Amino acid sequence: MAPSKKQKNSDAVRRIGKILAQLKEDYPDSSIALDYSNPLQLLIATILSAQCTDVRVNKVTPDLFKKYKSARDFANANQADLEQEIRSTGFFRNKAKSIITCCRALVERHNGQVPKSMEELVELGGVGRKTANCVLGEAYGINSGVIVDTHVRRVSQRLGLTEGEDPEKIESDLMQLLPQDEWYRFSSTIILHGRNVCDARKPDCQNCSLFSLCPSGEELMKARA
DNA sequence: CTCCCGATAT
DNA sequence: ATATCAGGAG
Repeated sequence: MAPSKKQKNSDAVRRIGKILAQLKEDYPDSSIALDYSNPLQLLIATILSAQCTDVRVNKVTPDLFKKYKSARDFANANQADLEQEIRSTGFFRNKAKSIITCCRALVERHNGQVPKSMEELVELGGVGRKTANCVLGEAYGINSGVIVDTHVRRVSQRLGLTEGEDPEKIESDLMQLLPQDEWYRFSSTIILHGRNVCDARKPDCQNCSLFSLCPSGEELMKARA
């Protein structure tokens, strides 16, 4: 008989502590790989990182931050110029629009400063929960939620921590499993694990420290062989 | 649900 | 050739 939803949840509750402890041991320095030197730069870099590697983002941001130093600078940017400057990160039209829109809101409503709450951040436009959680956690040390990006989604599903498909559901499942003061730490470490070990195409289950805690381990290993 | 989109690894 | 990369808007 297949395990019920309640059984799966209690199983996740039983394993989450060990999973978090192991992730913290594996990735003691889980700070973000995006290069930035203030909250505004982190916000811009995070917007650029959508469906793009952080390595790629870090190749365009040095010149970008040299040219645009404040929210006002980005708010007044020529959109076509900005598009070309961020072109290599993909989705460049959407991203240029998002950057200009949200920086105009920063200037108009927040005196050019990056606000410190989820509500204010997502109301800027071009900024969703994922980006907001990232900025709040990394720049301000605020645990506003769990970051759900492509890595968190995939690894959490494989680990049996959520049955959800949409990011909101996955986030609320993870928020309930974890103590609030670990939300950001869990997010950043599991993202590193997703990049380094629990790869989308060929997860390295043989060398995974979470193998004994992962209900998908055996299956994934078979699929790979 | 679809669309946006270039760079990279396999 | 194809899947994937610290998503968000319409």
